[in-house]
Amino acid sequence: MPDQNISKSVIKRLPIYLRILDQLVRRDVEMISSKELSNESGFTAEQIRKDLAYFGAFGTRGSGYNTAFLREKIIKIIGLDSKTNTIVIGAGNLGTALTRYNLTKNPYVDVVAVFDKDPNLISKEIHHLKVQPAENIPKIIKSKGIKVCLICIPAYAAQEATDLVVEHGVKAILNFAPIKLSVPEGVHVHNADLTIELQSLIYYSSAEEERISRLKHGKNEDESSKSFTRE
Amino acid sequence: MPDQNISKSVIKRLPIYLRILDQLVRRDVEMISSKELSNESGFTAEQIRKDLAYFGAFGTRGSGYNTAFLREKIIKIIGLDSKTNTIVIGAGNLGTALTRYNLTKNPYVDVVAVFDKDPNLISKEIHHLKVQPAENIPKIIKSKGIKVCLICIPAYAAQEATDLVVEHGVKAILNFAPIKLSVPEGVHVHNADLTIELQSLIYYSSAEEERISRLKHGKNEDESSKSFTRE
DNA sequence: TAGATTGTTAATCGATTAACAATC
DNA sequence: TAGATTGTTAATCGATTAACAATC
Repeated sequence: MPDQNISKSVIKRLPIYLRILDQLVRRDVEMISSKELSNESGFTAEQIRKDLAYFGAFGTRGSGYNTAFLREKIIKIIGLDSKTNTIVIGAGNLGTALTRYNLTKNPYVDVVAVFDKDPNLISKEIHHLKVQPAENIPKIIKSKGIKVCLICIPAYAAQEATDLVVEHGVKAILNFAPIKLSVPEGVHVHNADLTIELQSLIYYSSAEEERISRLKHGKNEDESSKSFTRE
Repeated sequence: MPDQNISKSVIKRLPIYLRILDQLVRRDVEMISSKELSNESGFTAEQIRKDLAYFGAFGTRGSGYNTAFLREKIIKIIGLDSKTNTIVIGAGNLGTALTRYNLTKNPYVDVVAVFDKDPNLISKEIHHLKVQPAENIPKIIKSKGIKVCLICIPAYAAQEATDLVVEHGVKAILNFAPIKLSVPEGVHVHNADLTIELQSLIYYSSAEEERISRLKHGKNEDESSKSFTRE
């Protein structure tokens, strides 16, 4: 049991627990129960306890979790105990926004360089960083020990950029380009394609049951009104 | 069987199928098998067939799916057959980037207004839109029939903005603020908290097995090196 | 008709939820 | 000690995968 593979769903919840613990520590709340964490996070208390138990026994029966202690543990689990250097590939609207956003707001991550192929963007200042030409990518990955990178360029250029950064040692990519990136075993990609998110929301924004029902049964009024009353 | 509730995971895959079909139609590819769709999307052929089968029988046994036909069907299923009007709350870095991005790139969605509370941002031009004061939100929601909205403001202001837009009829929210929004039944929220995405990636960016193992077993070298060989 | 590929049912897998003994 | 809450095992639920009959 020491090292079963911990599922992606568990890992995705850890930063949410951390965010809540950050706030609690700041507000000088010393202890928190899984029940209360449930209220804050929207996950069930059982799920929270189980998630944490994958990594150790961090609580105290009868009284809950010490916020500062649990926070430290989660920071170590995720690997945020030293600042992570990242680079942003693409200095367009999104790349610029993300660079500014992370530089100012995130205590755990540092954007140390921004790159673009477009000569017009080179040397443009974003926060305190000058946009660099794509040729510098390998050099910077090496010198700054980059393991994580954000890809904010158009789909047609994204695979090439991916191959380049992976070749030079990047292990994790946050991909904003609308394309499925191919990466070798051991390299992780999270897709943050905002178009996909937005479109799947649109599904829920109107009376979907009615729409789908109509699609399946044609204009048959009986059928569609019947199913519309369900759920 | 007419209207079982279709799971969120299925709905999230639909826009990805659509994106691939958009490309195929553009490239004049007429037919595609679930096997080929699998190659393009990274999902299994079985899953793709099953996903589509929730909504109807769109393929032809022996030859696969007609790309243009399937594309039209998926557009109807998601509800993209008429352009969806959306608004962006928050004209900071991210709100600005998303407004520009959607205005230019997305054929299915239209950002029709951007709002901010900051007087310094009011009237700032983003693409061809002038940033409007938050007071105008109800008016615009009503006049443009807004059902979907993007929230790009700091966490402390996000719940208030949510309550306001929901009160005036918004049914789906893409939330970029690092907070769990409370919404009434029937309103859908997708969280696109980029910090969370980035942090969970960091977990995978280093030799996580080793790290976790050390955390659980202390500095016991035997244990940690043993488990490190696994996986 | 033979080969290919869908649509659908059954089997498996994994994740969530429930239950409860351990223990502060 | 009694009450509370964890950590963990067992039960349930849902989603994915496998298998295959239907059919182009």
